Amino acid sequence: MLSKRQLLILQVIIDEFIQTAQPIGSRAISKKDEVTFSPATIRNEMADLEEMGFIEKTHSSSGRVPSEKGYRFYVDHLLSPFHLSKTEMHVISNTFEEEMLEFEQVVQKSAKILSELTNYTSIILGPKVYETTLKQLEIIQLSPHLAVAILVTNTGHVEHRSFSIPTEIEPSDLEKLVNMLNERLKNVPIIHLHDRLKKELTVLMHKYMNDFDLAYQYLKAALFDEQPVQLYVSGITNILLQPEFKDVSKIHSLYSAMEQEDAMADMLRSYKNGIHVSIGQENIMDEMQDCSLITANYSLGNQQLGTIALLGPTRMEYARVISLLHALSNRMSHTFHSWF
Amino acid sequence: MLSKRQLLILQVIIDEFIQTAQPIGSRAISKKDEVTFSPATIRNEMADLEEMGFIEKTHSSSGRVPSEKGYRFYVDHLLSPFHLSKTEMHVISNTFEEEMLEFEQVVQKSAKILSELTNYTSIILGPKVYETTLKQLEIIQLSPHLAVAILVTNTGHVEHRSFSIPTEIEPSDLEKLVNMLNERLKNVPIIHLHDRLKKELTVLMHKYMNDFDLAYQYLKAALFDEQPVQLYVSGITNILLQPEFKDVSKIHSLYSAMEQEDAMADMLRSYKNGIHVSIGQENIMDEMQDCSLITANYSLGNQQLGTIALLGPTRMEYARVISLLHALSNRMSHTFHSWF
DNA sequence: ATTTAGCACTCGGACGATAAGAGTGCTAAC
DNA sequence: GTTAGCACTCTTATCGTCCGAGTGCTAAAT
Repeated sequence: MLSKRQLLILQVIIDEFIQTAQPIGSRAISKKDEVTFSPATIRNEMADLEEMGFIEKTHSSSGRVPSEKGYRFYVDHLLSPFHLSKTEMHVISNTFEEEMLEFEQVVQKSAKILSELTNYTSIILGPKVYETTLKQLEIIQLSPHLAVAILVTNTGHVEHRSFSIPTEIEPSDLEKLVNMLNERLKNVPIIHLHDRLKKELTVLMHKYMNDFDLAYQYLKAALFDEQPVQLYVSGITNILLQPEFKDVSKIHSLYSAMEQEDAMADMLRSYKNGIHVSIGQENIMDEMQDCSLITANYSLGNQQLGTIALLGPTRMEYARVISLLHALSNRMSHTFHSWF
Repeated sequence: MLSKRQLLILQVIIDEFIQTAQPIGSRAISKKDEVTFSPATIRNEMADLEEMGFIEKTHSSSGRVPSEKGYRFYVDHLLSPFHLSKTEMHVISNTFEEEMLEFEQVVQKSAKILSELTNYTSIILGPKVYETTLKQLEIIQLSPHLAVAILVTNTGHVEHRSFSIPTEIEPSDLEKLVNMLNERLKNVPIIHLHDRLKKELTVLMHKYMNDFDLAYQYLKAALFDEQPVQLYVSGITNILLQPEFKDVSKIHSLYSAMEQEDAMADMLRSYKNGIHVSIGQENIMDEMQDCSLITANYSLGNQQLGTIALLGPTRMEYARVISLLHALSNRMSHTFHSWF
């Protein structure tokens, strides 16, 4: 167990290191107002803290630097509640007071705010559409053999996909098909759409259309194949400003990782229910071992829609970032809620 | 005027420097098979080439490095026609043999091919929709006060935008409006859509709708306000592999510039008709003064749709990149042509 | 029994000297 | 006109030295 004095010293070391990125020595600690004891005492305590693994030396006679275990302890036990500044609250409020009517717009702006306020990199996983319901289906023929299928959800989300019309299918059939599907599939949750589509088609199509299987295959492809993940990244260049990334090879490996959108999306999806902090090696992705990732979720009612995250060095302003993510995810959820 | 020998030496210097990124000395040049004269002779010629500004020293006793003027001359006069390797042609062919039905898909894959084959960063300006014509307009009501407007062009391009329905407008009016607009605006070029919309509305709306101005304002906003530019960037991390970018501050300024999507798009738009090479200071954007940008256009018939570009260090494989851009822009144009 | 002052010790970073190597320009010979 | 030879220049790497920041330990002070 850590003594009160050790807690204080650990806190000072981490707070200070987060600001300066420089190893902290006993003398510097003793100069802090809240610290009343001498450098020698502090050195003794630091030796203990090091033995327990909370802090490290960069070389045998250097000041101390927080270890990952130290950050973990700091995040779990030492975070003082952080109050956002007036400016920060204003930036958020002003942005959300503009009229926004689309998910994408809200998400994009949120990413921007986050990266601008923190100088870290923000990553937001766009809302998944699978909990929404079908509002309307359209198939618009562009040329004899080309058509575009459009799917609109109750949330105003629009997906579209071009597909080639098999020669066996008549344009008039196509129209009939769409009308029937709209009648029968309206308000069906998108997540059930695939099954329902198959079912409805089985029951109905034989009499109207020559080639059921083909129509099904094409519609299925048009509507359900590999919807691209939506990842909104803002402020990637902020990483370059951090002194821990003065090494180009580190930048390269991190940026390469971020180019893998699918892996990133999977990772973000895995963080559910509230705020998560992954420090250094705790991160799932190897390339992020020098970083911390803080995530929060935004939702519509009880349904979690997506994840917002901030990526920075392990030496991160945890308190402020957590408050910001909290405020912003609430604000996003609130906005979405107000639409329905 | 440059002598034959000077041309040869200049060519060897640039070719070699493009490979190695190291200053080239007289001895290295003399070892090349095509060079038959001694280092001393070469040194004399190099002194002349330097005086004329085609090459430079990095310090008083270093080998020579091409100047921007040197690269310019090289690109204008010394480029030997470059034949793409079998592998390169295969990569392109294989990609384009997959069924692709949407502009976006073609453009995205092209960007990927380019960056992968060259190890530079590819930037593609998505096709502008303004030369296409309206295929269909849809307005789908989501809730009493919210609707989404969808615009489909003859090329299968889909734009959509949510908007709030002014309380003065009845849902039935909305439907009438869409029907009428579809009747009257079908096949109108998108570029004229705005004017035509205004005209048609002026003539027709008064009798059907209470509030013409309001409807017009909303529709206009829904359909024409700030369509986001579409910029497809691939292989940004490739830049990090270039030895000229071992300095983080250079990376930062370049990446920051690339985050300005609007400025980038404007720049790319300004290159029309064939292949353009901007070397170092010739670049419009200050942040690209250490880079070269090579652009080509892709088209549909006679209509140029967009620009594909490669960004790399001034020490770029110009011949190969130009051939690749040529091949790829043709291939893209061809694919688009085959759709219509 | 803590806490602190004092002190020897360690290590990194900055500085300077030195040596090696690559490359040049110039001169004189071919 | 071309080339060999050579003195000179500049970069880079390596090594020794010095300084300062910071530590750990011991002994004195509280």
